[in-house]
Amino acid sequence: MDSVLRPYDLGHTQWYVLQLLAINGPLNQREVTRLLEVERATLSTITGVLVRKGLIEQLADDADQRQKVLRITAAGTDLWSTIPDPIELITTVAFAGVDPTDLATAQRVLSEATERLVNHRTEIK
Amino acid sequence: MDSVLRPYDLGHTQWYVLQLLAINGPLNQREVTRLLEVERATLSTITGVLVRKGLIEQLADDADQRQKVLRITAAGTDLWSTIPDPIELITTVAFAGVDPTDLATAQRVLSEATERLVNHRTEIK
DNA sequence: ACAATCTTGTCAGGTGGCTAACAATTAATC
DNA sequence: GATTAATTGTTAGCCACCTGACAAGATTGT
Repeated sequence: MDSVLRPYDLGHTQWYVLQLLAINGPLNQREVTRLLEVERATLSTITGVLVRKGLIEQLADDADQRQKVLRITAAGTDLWSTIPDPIELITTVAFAGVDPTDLATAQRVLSEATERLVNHRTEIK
Repeated sequence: MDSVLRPYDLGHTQWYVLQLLAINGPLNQREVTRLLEVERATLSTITGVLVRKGLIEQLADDADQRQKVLRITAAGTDLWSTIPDPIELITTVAFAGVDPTDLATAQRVLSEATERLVNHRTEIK
């Protein structure tokens, strides 16, 4: 994934943020952390990088002075339109010719496993 | 995994290195990078941390002066014996009660997928 | 034997993840 | 209405991963 993105000088999480803003429109950082499941601090550094590169803007929210709204810039949409979808690419390579039933089984096993792990974590907290 | 290891002040890769040295005995760094599939540079910083903590030693190899042999110290084996196996813990939580056939299918699908991805990477190189 | 090449480990610099602590602002409570 | 709580984003400090460049030592070619 990173190797696909490297020519564009983007890390994979930077790509995810760009995707969100390109498709869903402006969002405040709190929303983005919820959707991408990363910590506020992590997103803070990533937005810093994207702002520095001029791909997104960070605007104050009038309703709540604590919050900042992220919006993709013209340069950002430009870049976005030229980048191939790395997820698409990976899944086609990885799962080409796999029996659909087996693939479904694998997905079920894994999603159940993650669910159990999440439950376990919240329990012991 | 990291949450299990945090009380012992160990990162997960530090744990893997310790495991290797505790079970397989002394190894040079090249071997460790091969077995753990990490870059030389990555291992270099990790061995630095473990040496600083006094858990492993870094000795010059007489046969080849470039190489350095890693060996677990007494303090290292001590710590090792007190740490619970985080992998064991995770797999039992994650896959408890899963149908063995389904689990086998999932494993097969995933190992084939990684194989395809590895092949793809070496092809385009 | 000597030069060119390969290998091993380290360092510098970058990405991305976390926790903990902080300032600013908003929401709750009394 | 004033004090206390909670929320939002930033910063600092850590771990782990990578690439690229380097020095030192080992191999290979001629």
